[in-house]
Amino acid sequence: MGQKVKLSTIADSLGLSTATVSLALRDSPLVADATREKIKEQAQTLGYIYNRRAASLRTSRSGIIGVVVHDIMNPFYAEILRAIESELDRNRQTFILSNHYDSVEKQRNFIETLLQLGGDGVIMSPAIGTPKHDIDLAEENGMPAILIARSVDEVDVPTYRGDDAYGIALATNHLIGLGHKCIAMVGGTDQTSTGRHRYQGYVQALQKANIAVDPDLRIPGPRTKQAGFEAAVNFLSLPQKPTAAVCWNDLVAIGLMNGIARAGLVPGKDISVTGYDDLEEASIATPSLTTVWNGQAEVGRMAARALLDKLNGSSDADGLHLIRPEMRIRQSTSPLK
Amino acid sequence: MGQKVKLSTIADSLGLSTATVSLALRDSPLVADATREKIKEQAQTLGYIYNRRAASLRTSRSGIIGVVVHDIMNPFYAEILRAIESELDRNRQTFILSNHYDSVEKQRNFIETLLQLGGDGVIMSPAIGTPKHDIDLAEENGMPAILIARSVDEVDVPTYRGDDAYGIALATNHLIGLGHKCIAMVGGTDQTSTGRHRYQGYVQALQKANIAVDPDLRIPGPRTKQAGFEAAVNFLSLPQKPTAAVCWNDLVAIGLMNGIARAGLVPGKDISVTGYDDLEEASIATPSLTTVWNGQAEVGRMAARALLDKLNGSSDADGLHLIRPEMRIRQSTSPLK
DNA sequence: TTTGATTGTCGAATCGTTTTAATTTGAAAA
DNA sequence: TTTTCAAATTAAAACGATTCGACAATCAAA
Repeated sequence: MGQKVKLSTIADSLGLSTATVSLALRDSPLVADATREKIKEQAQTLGYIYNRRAASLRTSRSGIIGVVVHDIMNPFYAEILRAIESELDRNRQTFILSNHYDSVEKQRNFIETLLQLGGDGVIMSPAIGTPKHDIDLAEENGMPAILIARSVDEVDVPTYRGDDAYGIALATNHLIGLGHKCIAMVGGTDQTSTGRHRYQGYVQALQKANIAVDPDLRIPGPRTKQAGFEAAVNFLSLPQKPTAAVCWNDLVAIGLMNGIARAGLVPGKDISVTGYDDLEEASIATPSLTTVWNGQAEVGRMAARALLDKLNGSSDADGLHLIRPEMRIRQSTSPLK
Repeated sequence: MGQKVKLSTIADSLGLSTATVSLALRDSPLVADATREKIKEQAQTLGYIYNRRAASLRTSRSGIIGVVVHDIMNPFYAEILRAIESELDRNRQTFILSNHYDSVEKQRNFIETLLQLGGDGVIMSPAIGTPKHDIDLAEENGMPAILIARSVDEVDVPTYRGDDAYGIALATNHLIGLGHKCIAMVGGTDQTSTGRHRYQGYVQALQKANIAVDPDLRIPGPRTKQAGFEAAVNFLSLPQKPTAAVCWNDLVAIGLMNGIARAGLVPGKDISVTGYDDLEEASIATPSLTTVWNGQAEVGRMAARALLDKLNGSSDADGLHLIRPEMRIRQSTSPLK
C-alpha cells in the first residue's frame, strides 16, 4: 500500500531520467539495450502500472473504442459483439459497451461520455430515430463512427449490414417454392430502415409470384421470443388462415413455434416458419429452424476492421457495405399439404 | 473542426480565469449565480467537452467501473449485467465490460487495463482457477473488487451469489416428491465452487431420501444449449434409464429437452427435466420449464450497490452474501408414471 | 474612518506521461 | 592530443483539468 509507483519512481531508483524510462518501456530504439533491460526489470519488481490517462492527455490516443447497440442481451447483437471484441482485442484496444434500448437520449449520453474519455472511435447500431446531428457530434470531435445493422438517413459514415430486402425475399421465395400462398410476416417494426427494407423484400417476392399482398398478414411486434410466443394467438386466429410465417428474426420464429406447439399444432408440419439471422440456436431448436444467414460475425469483424483502418489512416471505407444473406434450409418448413 | 474548446477557451472568451470556470461548471457555491449562468451558456454555445482524463489525472476518480464475466452472451450473465448497468447508470458511472471465457490470463489483462485507465472499482465473476493474487492486484492498487456468481478461496471481498447447494436440493427434492428415483444430473463442471456446491446439494438430497447415489448419473459438460442438446444422446443411452434430469441451468435443460424431443420422446411427460436460473426464456419454452429462481437481478443490483457504497466509504460489506433460491414449478416435470 | 467579515475571483502548482531539442558520452579518425 | 560523429541520455515544455491560498471588493458594525 506504499506510494504510487510512477515513471519518476523508476527513474530515481536507477539514477536515470523519466524520459529514458518512458522511452525504454515503449521499446524505443533510442535507448541502449542494457538500459532497457534494467528499466523493464525494475518496473516489474516495483509493480509499476502505466497511467493511460496521463499518457493520453499528452498523446490524444486513448485506446478506447465505444460500442453501443440496442441490447447486448439479444443474441443477434451478442454475435456481432463477439466478433468485434476479438478483432479489437487482437489490436489491444479496450472497448466500452452500452445498450441504448432505442433511446436516442441514452445513446447521446453514451457518445458524450465517450468523448469525455477521449474515445478513439465508436461503433454503433443506431437507435430508432437517431438524428444525423448525433453522428456529427462524434465525427466533429475527432471520433470517427461506424454504423452496423442499421443505416441513418443522410449519413455517409461506413455502414455494415445485411441486405435485408434480398434476405427476406430469399425466405419468402423459399416458402412460395414450397407451394405456400398465404404467408404472414410476423414481428418487427416498420420504423427502422431495416423494417422498411424487410417488408419491401417480402412484398416484392409475393408480387413477383403474383400473390396478392394482404396488409392484415403483417403482424408487427417486438423482436423477442416472448413477442413471437404471444403473436401465435393472433397468427392462428387470422381469418385468412395463413399456412406459413416469415418471421422478423430467429427469436420471433422460435417463440412463434413454441406458441404454435402450445396450441396443439406442429410447427414445421402444420405451419411452416422461417427465421432470420441464423443464430447458433436456430439449428438446435425443435424443429430445427429454416432461416436466413445474416453474417453477424462478418458484420462485426468488418466494422471493427474499418474503424481500426480509419484510425491508422490507412483507409476510408465510407458509405454502405451490404453483406449478402444466404438461405439455411432446415426442418421448420415443409411443402404445403 | 476548429481548435479544441477547453476551460481556458471559455475563460478567455469571458475574461475570467479557468479556476472560476471550473468551479462554475461543477456548480460550486463559491461562484456568483450570474457568473455561473454566463459560463454555462458560453460552454454550451462553444460546444465544450469536459475532458475526464485531464480531470481524473488530478482527482484520481475516473467514474469508470469494470465488469468482467465468463460470457456476456450467456443470458444468465446478461440478466445480471442488465441489473448492474441500471444501478451504475443511475449513479452516472461508466462501465467497461469484458468476457474472460474462463481464461485467467484474459481476466488479468482486463484488470490491468482497468488499472491503467484508473478504474474506480471492478465487479467480477471470477474465471475458473482465479488465484487470490489477481484479486489482490486490484485491491492493492486502490481498486476495490466485488465478486458475483462464484467465490474465490481465501478471498474476503464482498461476494454475492445464489445458495447453490440449497437451490439444487430444491429441484432434486421436487423430483423425488414426484416419485422419481433415478435422477441424472446434466451439465456443468465440478471445477468451480458453484459446481461443487451444486453436486453436493444433489447428492445430499438423494441421500436424505435414501436413494443410492450413482456417479454414472452425473453427466458433466459445457453449460450451453448446444451441450444440453448433445447430452441427450448420452442421457438416453444410460443403462440405468433415468426418468428425470436435474440440469445445471436453463440452457442445458432447454437443450436437453430439444434433444429428447428429437429422439421422439416427450419432455415433461416421458422424462422430467428441471432447469436452474429461471431465465426469461424458461417460461416460454415448450414445455415450459420447471426451474429454480436464482435471483440474477438481485445479485447484480446488490453487487453494484455494494461497490458504490464502498467507493463512497459508506459501508464495507465484506464476505459472502447468499441469495436464497426459490422453486418455480411449470410443465417440464410430472409424476413418475 | 477603521475594522472585520463575507463574497467572489484568480495565480500558480499539481497530476504522470510524452516528446523535442539540447547535451553528454565515448570511440574512432585525424 | 584534438576533432568529429554517432549513440545515449536528459531538461523542460506541453496536455487540460482541480484546488489551495491569496487577494480584491462590498458591506455592516464599531
